[in-house]
Amino acid sequence: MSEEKKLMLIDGNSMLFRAYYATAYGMRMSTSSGIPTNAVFGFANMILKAIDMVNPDALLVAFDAGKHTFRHDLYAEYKGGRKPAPDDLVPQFSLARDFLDSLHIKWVEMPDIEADDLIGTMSKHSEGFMTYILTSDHDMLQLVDDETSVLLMKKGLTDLDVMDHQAIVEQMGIEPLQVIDMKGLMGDKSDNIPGIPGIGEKTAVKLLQEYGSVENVLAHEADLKGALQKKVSAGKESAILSKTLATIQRDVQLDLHAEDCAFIPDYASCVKFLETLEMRALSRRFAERIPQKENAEKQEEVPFAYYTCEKVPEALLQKEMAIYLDETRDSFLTASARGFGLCDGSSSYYISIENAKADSSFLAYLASQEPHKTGYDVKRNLHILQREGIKAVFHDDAMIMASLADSTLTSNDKIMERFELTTDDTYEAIYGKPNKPVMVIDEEKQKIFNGQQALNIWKLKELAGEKILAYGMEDLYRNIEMPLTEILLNMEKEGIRCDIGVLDKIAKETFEKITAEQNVIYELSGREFNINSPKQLGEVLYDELGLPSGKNRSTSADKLEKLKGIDPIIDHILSYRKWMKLYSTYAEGLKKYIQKDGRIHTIYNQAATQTGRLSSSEPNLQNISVRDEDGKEIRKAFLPDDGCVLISSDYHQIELRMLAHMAEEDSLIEAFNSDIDIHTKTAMDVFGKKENEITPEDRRKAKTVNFGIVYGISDFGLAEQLGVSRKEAHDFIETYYQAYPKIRTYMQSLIDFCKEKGYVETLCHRRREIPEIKDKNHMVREFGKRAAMNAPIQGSAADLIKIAMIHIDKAMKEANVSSKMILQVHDELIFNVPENEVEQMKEIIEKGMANAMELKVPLTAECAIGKDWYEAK
DNA sequence: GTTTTCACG
DNA sequence: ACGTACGTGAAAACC
Repeated sequence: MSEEKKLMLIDGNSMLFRAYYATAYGMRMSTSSGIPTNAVFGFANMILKAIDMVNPDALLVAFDAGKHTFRHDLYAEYKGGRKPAPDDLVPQFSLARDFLDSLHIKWVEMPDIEADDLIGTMSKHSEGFMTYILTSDHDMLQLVDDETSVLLMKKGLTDLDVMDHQAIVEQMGIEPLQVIDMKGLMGDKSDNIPGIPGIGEKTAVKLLQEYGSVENVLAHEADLKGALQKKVSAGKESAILSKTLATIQRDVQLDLHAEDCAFIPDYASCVKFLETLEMRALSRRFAERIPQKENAEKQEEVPFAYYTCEKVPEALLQKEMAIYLDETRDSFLTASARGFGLCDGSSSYYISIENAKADSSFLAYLASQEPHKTGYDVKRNLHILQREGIKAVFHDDAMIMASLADSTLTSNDKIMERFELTTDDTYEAIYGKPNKPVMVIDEEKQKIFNGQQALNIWKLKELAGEKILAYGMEDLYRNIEMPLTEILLNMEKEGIRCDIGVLDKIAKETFEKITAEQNVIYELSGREFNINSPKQLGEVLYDELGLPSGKNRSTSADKLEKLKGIDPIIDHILSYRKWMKLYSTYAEGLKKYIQKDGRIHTIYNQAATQTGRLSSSEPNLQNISVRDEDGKEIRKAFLPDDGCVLISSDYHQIELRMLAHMAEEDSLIEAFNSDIDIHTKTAMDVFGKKENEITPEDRRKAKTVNFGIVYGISDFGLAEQLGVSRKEAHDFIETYYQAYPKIRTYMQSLIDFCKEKGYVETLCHRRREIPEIKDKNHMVREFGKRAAMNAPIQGSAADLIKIAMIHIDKAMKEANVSSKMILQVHDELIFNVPENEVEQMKEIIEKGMANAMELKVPLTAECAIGKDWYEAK
């Protein structure tokens, strides 16, 4: 049996009026806040009934735009003319549309065009579909043909007649198209169509059976008898006009086809919607239809199907899909695609990259905005697909959704575990290890694995998406993180020019320093050993040279600093370490990442941190030396393009400003507004001195205190950092809190909030779960408190610069500059700027950064310009 | 694979 | 009694 696809068209206004009058008299339905819902209730019932009857593949509801006027209702109590919709129906017009949206049913309205004309047009352009029109308007019967029937609502809510060609001929004695001639002759009171006065249904049918059409009746006026002839003669013009009025327009400019209206109901979201309207009973009826996936037994009843295909089925290309890119998992620079796993929620398909490239309709699907596609690590996918010459547009990134839903999910494994997603086989079981690929790929396993990955993405989108909505993070996700993905992609593609000659030179010089220090250390210690080994170094320092140590025998720089005066070897070890770091991580390390284009393309990971910051890797360009003068030389290797300069702009004390704003600490806000040096100000308040009495040492201490505050201060930590006693550190903190009392109460409120709710959030509602705050281990709990104090500050600053990046990107596009944003270092943005765009870009950057958020403190950002990154800092 | 160290904000 | 500042990534050593 050939399954013909079915399209259902619903006359929205007609159904709403019907629903309103069918329920208005019987019951008064409204929410507790007084929003009337009776029409929506009836409307939803009718649609449910019609869906069950027809089981459509595609569904569209048409509305009359704006004019909520009365037309074809049998319950109408008016006599001609149009009367406005009743007051308690009006608000339900938009509720009905919201209801359709929640169920994922497409609806349409056009200014000055009536619903019946939209339906007439759609039914004309629906080749390959059987069309069913749901309405209570008899006029619609004119649209009936061999592929089109009308489901005509009778009295009540769900009672309807199926009117096909045969039924019309039998019941009315005329052809469907003659319905308009009927109206021409007999008119329609409820529609204000006059017809010919005195001619009713009986006469009209008789005339049409004899003459066929209004025009032919008028042409044979002379053949008519007596009274009838007089009526017809008097009503000629009215008859012609009436026929015109009754004729449905079927050539509206409507760029919509049945294929665009695929009916894929989302009963779960509809249930949520109905519950907001307090329609409990109805919501239960919809809830029964939610596919049960939690229940494992039921899941087995409807087996999930996996297919391999050479061409993606057309039907699939009408739907939203989760897309898993099967790729080689190399470094993102070399990774290549093997194929795609595709999932529409009920089955999965695997298509090889070769077949995908030959499938033009699939390629078109990938490249189009709609239907929406969900990917996983979209930015990486886009890098790989671009190398394959494939364009793709993803609407959602399940990885980012998951990391927003739960900030502890900073790796693929954690995400899979948290949402209980699995695959039968591991990636390695199918493809082998990266350097040891399997010789023969088991195609059955490959199909299942990639299909399951696609299904996992589908599930992840559903599960994480619910959380994002529930947590109020939709704006953060849709308007910050998703736009940012594209900006980061372009920054990564652009990269930054890097001069290997400079790195070579530094490597050479640094190596000499290392050798020299090494020899001195061997000399001073009396033997040769691996200085890089903390274990061996510890033995030399603490056992052989007898230097005092803490109990863990740490050889870290801050511990060694304290031993500086005791033995000259310490200075040489610190120096050796510095040069070694410079040599291996930076000079030699960075060389490995310079591509054929002479540039370094770092990767920004958008889902790596607990606080919302980005991280940078392969290589990490967010930790290039700057504090140490010798280390800073590395920056001379980072260059602008020819004819360009680098512009670097960073926020000043962004986290302290954020803290002042969020804690609403007036004296701190005032300090920032008056542009005084904030560490000097803190020193004045904490040490009780005047500005001119503050020594550099005082300022340094105050600076450390300020950092401590932002990190979630503890007296022990501050003491450690300042090299003072715990008591002294405690006193500093106490004095600080007395000078800035709102900081104390704000920090306490964060801890209390976190203890109660288990999380804290940023200005943009980015959320960090902190389960540690309830841990029974004291140390872990204390960590939880510090994290609870730090995350909103660090995270809000991260939100801020992300917004700034989006604003600046937009402004650059509008200004059509050829400058590029190329790096982000938490509070700093770096641009490659042609010399003739410098002034223009300075303004765009400074404005974009300063105006990214409206805070109680000014956000100052200063541009520095240079012919390399050293100069621009 | 985990630990230690150190570069950055 | 506990024994730490917040957030990252890379390299080297170690097991």
